Amino acid sequence: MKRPTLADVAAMAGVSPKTVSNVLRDRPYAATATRERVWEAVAAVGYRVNRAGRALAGGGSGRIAVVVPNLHQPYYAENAERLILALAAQNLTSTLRIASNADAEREAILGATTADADGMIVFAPHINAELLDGKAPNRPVVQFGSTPTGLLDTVVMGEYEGFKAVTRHLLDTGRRRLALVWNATRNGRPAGRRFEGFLAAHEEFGLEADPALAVAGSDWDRRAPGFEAMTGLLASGGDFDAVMGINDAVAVGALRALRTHGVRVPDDVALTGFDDTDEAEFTVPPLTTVSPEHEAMVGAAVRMLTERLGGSAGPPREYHAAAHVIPRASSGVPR
Amino acid sequence: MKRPTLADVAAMAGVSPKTVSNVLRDRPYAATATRERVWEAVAAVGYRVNRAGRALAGGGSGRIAVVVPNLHQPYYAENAERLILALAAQNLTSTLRIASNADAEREAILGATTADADGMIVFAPHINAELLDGKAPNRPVVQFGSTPTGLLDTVVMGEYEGFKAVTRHLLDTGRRRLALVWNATRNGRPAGRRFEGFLAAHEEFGLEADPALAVAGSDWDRRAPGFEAMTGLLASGGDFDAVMGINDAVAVGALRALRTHGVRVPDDVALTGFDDTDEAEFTVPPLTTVSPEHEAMVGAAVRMLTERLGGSAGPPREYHAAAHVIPRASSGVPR
DNA sequence: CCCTCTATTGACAACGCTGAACTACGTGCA
DNA sequence: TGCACGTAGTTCAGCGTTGTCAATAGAGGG
Repeated sequence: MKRPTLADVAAMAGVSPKTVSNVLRDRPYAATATRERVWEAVAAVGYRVNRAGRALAGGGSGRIAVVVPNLHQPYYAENAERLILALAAQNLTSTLRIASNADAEREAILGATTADADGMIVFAPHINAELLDGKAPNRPVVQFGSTPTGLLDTVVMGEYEGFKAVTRHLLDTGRRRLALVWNATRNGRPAGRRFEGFLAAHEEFGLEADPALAVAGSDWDRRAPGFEAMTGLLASGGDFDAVMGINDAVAVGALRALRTHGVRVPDDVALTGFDDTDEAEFTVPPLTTVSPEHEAMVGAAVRMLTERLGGSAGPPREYHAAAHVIPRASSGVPR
Repeated sequence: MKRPTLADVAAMAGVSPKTVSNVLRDRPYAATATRERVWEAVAAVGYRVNRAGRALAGGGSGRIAVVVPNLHQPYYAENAERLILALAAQNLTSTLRIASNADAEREAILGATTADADGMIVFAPHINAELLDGKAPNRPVVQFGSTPTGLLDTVVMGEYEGFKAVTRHLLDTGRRRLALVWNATRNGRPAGRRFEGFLAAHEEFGLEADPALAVAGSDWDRRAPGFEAMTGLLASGGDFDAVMGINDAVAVGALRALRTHGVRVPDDVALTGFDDTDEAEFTVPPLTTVSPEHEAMVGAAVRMLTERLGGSAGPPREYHAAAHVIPRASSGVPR
């Protein structure tokens, strides 16, 4: 009735427990015939490794912590799912941890609470070198989608290229006065790589962006801030023929504000998002967005992590993902 | 530089490791003065328990497996988040596991893969007594939102009451021919507790439901099936003045189909969902839905689980949650 | 003042696994 | 023939914690 142990398998196969361990871990030094006998014994007794024992003995827990700000935001939920499945395919179990502010992110990455994981993949929007006191944790950590700190392996999203491309898409289709529903601002102006892409596209067209058309929501993690910011812009009577959400969630909030005020999409204004979340396909009208090539990003994150777990050393690496526009009706040409 | 152990704390406090363990676990038999000294030592050396060691020695891993069919569906993502946060508040870590079909559910509940968790909370739509071979797993498992099997503690959603209430809501506001966008059918008719609630509401009004207005999507886990099923119903030329989605996701898909065909919501037809997911508030128009009282359900699940972990024995219990309608514009009275 | 009882604490042996170090047995080659 | 070496496998000692049970001390009873 008790769960079988390595010793049970060893007895059955007529070898030492250590040999069984070696076979299971795919260590060298084990004759083919022995391997087969061991695997048969494993199957016969229905052995499953006891992670606690292995972890205690130093063999690693086989557990990866996935840290996200939340799960109610489709962007995080969908990527958490992709990561969990990709990790499971590598026989790695996922511990999900929610860190919704800078302190929690710091604690998750450096603190001991998450110490029973072999490594982590973190969505940490607030992360930077100072937050980490300039020191890297003593186990593999991959940051996903955030700005590289120079301390950790990083999967970088194609924010600049992606936002530039979708801006160009709007300019290409004749839109000229593009409003932004943004999150952070610096010196009263939108900030970040996406905004740089926005400016670059304008430059290519020999146009100048109107800073008065940029409004910042209190947050970019939910739909409500997008709704509120858009409502504010409408109330201020700005003149625009397109609205660009910094991400899909904000765009969905903005869409509702536009409709509430009787503004037609795409006839009166075009609307775009960013992230290619599931919901973008089912808004009315369907939302034009930017795909950050999720699968490539997830694949890179897992690859980087497993390489580090395998002992690969060296300075932090960066994987730069591409991004491409997914045109849908929300940015269609007016009838 | 090494992580401090129980022995370090013990040395610092001048007691045996076992005493430290007793204090940490809040066992009786420990003098107040000793307790204080131990806690001071814990703080002084920055001790954090090593879960692997504790698990090996039989003290439990402090880890709960949360099993969901997926995370791209807001219903699961939002509830997973609530559960993870509620568990974290009890000092329990969450392992997230994705089981998207009956076999995977079975394996997750009975199999040894998830064996390194002290207990589990499972969203297992396909679960039933046969699937479990009539036997309960040897550790606490709470099923969440699915039909009770009689084998496990269960948090039961107010499906009957909730669907009856929202049906009544439509009948109250003058709608008479209610279409259903459903999932499962049995003998060519919609099946399940929600459908029973639907029939009961009709009965109260002395009306008869028209089975021709029920269409089944291939799935209820995504928006696309709702879109397809609705498109089919529209093509068949059915006569209806309201559409009820079996859940929000399906309703969102149906909404897009309705708009695509130029049907106005709520002027031509009313639309309702079920689950009270975040997105329902931000569709255009906002979606009338049913709140299953998530917080109460999550609270009950965690309470049941921790009680079992605390050693509480006895037959499987059931917690029946309430449900109430959240009226929004999608079911408003036509202008 | 001795004995018993209770409160408090400690000693010890696991729990299941792996790293390090070591043995045994050919093989190839000088 | 002797030796170094590579292959195959073993022995042993923990990893950090807890359950079991023994040990100690002080309090209360007779």
